[in-house]
Amino acid sequence: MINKEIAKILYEMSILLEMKEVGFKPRAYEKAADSIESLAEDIGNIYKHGGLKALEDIPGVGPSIGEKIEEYIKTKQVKEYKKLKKEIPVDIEGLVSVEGIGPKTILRLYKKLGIKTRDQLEKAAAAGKLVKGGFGKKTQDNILKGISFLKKEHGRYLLGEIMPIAETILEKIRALPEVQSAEFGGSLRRMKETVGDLDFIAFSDKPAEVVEKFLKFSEVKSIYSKGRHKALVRLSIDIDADIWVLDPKSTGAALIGWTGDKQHNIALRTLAEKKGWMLNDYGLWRGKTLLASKTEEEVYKKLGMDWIPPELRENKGEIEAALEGKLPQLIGYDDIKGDLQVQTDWTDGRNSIEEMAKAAKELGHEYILITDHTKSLAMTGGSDEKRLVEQMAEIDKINLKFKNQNSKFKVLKGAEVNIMPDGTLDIDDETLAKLDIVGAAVHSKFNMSEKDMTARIKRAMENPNVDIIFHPTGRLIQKREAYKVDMDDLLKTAKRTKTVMEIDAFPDRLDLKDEYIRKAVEMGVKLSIDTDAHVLVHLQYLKYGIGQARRGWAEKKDIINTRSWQEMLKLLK
DNA sequence: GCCGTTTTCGGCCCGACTGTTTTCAGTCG
Repeated sequence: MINKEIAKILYEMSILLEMKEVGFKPRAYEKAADSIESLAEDIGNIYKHGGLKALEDIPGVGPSIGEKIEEYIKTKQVKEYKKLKKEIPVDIEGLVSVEGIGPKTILRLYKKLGIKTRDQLEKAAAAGKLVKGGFGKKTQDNILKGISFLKKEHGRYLLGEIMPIAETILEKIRALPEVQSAEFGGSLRRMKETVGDLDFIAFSDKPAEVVEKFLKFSEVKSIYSKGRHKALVRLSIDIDADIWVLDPKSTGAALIGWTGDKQHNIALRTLAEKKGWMLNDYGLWRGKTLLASKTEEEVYKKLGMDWIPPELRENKGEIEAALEGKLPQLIGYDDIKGDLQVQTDWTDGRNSIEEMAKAAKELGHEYILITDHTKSLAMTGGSDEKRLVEQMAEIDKINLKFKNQNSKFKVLKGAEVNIMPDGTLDIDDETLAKLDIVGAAVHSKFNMSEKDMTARIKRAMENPNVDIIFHPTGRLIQKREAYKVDMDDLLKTAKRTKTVMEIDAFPDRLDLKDEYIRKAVEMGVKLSIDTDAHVLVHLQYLKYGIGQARRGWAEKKDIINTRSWQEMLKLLK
């Protein structure tokens, strides 16, 4: 994947151009960088298959940036970037990551003090050289503070890791007597797989008091800035959080402004402007006349479109769809009826089958599928054929217990069968045929070529016993890259063989990821959403998988486990 | 440099907060 490398170059070019006060180009480069960074497909592949023309189909990429991408693919460099960099040879990424430092400050630091790197900046600031160089004392202190925070910085956090803390804080805000309502904003509300900071938005007639009380929360470690309506703080778990408090009358407009990503908001505001109106965080306006502001629905409707679910607000076609009334009916957070990937103490899970089943029932599920590992995954004590048969008998007993208690809860028999490097499975077909549902997954030899890995998984899909491919790309967010596969080819094969692709809801997997989910949905491939639970509490991860499914435009009908188990089984091979 | 529900040329989102060049530019989201 060279997407990141290219995005970085384009992003740095946008900053270099901004330093030179070039008009409008910086935004164009930034937009292209953003767009490329969020592509699921390798941009090298896009170029290989469709050439320059395909590159120009990427939003924000036109002839000029297209050529630069082509140049990078062919020569591993971009001449114009090199030229700009020669003029201002500074470590942009390192400097711009310091809170409060932008293009203009970088330029001043370089011209006045010759500072090129974050290290040099830290040394200069610590020695008081910034003040001597014409900067203010406070600026110098803030830079030092910013750098010391960066050293402890974790970067982005996993959605599932941060959500419980965010929910606690949101509840505390909602409980304040001055607060009428409060919501998440930003990537948190969009359920993005990782979040960089936490955004809270509250509505109150007494904003300054709410801000003051928020600043006193035990979770707040230090304060970067505070005003009458806004504050930016560092939490004790070393993540930044924003709060914004305003008049309840602006609820809809403010939530829209604080939920959509930058590109979604720009698109909406541009659309308003085309109608001769103006959209800001307080409302939709014609001159000084307020047209809409109270609810999100009202504002979107006035703009001529349907309400857009938060998860879609990233300007990836949702605005066009909303204008045409063609948004998908997204799967809801309560639509899943059973969990299809659950490990137990028969292998590497912590709890028994019965404990897992009871916990799932408590959560309102109608069924679970038990999917312990199989024998070639030795470190988990994976089951062989004999042990699988024993486990099936155990499940029969548990189901009988439920029946005797007048419960309709059902434990289904399954396994997470290992796909060997050649694409065969480590359990014989005769045993697999006895299971209700078979999940298959890759757990070894991740570094095969794209061609071999694709062939390996396709061969597993061709097996008439294999119903679901678990965590289809094997990635661990921020830990391990996905193994290389031709996703188009896999999805085509899944469609033809009626194999289901899993959306694994475990916080560091979320695999398939959102872009691939959208592709699968477009191709009519069926999906399942499972937690991959190894302990009782993991069963609650389902919502993160549903969030990704929604980000991938999936509807209830696309997800097999939104059905009763009887209906679901009919859909399978 | 990109883009099109007024446009293939002429536009390009909007506002809060901070520090300080002290009347506003820079940064952030």
